[in-house]
Amino acid sequence: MGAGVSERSRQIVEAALRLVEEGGAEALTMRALAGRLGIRAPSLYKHFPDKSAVEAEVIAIAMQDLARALEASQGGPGVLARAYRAYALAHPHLYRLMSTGPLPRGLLPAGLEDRTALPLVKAVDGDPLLARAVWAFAHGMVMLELDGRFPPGADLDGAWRAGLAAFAR
Amino acid sequence: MGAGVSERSRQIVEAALRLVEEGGAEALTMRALAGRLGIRAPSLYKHFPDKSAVEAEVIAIAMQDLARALEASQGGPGVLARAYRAYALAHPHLYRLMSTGPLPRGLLPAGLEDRTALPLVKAVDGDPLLARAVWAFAHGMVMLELDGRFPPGADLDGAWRAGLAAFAR
DNA sequence: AGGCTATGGCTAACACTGTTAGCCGTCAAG
DNA sequence: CTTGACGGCTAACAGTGTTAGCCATAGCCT
Repeated sequence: MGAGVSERSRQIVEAALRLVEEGGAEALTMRALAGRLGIRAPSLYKHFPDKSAVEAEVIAIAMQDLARALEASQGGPGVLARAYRAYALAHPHLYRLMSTGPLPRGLLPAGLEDRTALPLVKAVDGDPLLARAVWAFAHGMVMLELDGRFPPGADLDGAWRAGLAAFAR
Repeated sequence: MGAGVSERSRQIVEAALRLVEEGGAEALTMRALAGRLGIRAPSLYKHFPDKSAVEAEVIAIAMQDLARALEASQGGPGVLARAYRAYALAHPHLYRLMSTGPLPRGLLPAGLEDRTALPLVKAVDGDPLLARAVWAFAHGMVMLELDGRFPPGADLDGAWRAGLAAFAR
């Protein structure tokens, strides 16, 4: 029943992840998803209660990947920021999906959110206010870049440097 | 024809703006919009080529409002940031609509984007790199707050202060 | 072996979305 | 007076998430 851990469930989530990665959240369609597995859309509901449950699984995987990338980049906020931006640019659609709109906290593995945040908190010596400020800066830079909001040809590396310099005191 | 400036067009855009303000972007439906004006959805296409054209008009109005709010708050980056956050919290759906996804630049009044950005550039003494960094910080803070991404009970005022202190050098 | 149930497919259908085609009344202008 | 633009309308299409209900298979229990 439900969102079990059956083999089929994993296949569905993996296909969903690939759909999002290739065509963004709007490409994740129940019919397209079913098509990838050679079945029809209604059959998906034998494995997941609704589309948001599948999305939540994709988000969970993306957050784990990001957490791993950040954990592998221990060091100053500078290295961390570079890893953060690199992940977002390498997986723009996944980053957008996982960091836009309200988090389906109830459908996510416990502790995953904290785990993703931990490297940054450590990098600013445990100051939660500063950690949130740096996080907001990085998230804002990434979203504005992904959305093409900066003027064409803007020096984004420079903006990152300016911001990180400010936070480095 | 097209997206003229007829009285009817203005009524449509105003109704669309109210729909977004009350129920978010997903509440802006061609049928719901038409319903507000006592007509049927297809009739809207006599005034606008498609839905995105209506959205663009709404975005233009929102950006003008935001620009006005920022221009009225000349002073240090602190006052400006307060005004920025205040606008976003007062009109969360409009802020989201206007600052998420790619900008329909071709459908927006010329110079509007620059006008909105100008107060911030002035506040940081014309340093474009720093201006973009501060903008990213403010945008990130606002989006994370609107999306409920911060831990419940987090000291957001404190995070704003920490960030602004860092940028104040 | 015989029967039960769970599993996981299927088709048909519903309500909703944006959008198009084509019809028609009103009204101003040549 | 006729013509044409304007601005409504209904019907319809393709695509969305989702539900109801049917059916074949496979495993288990008596």
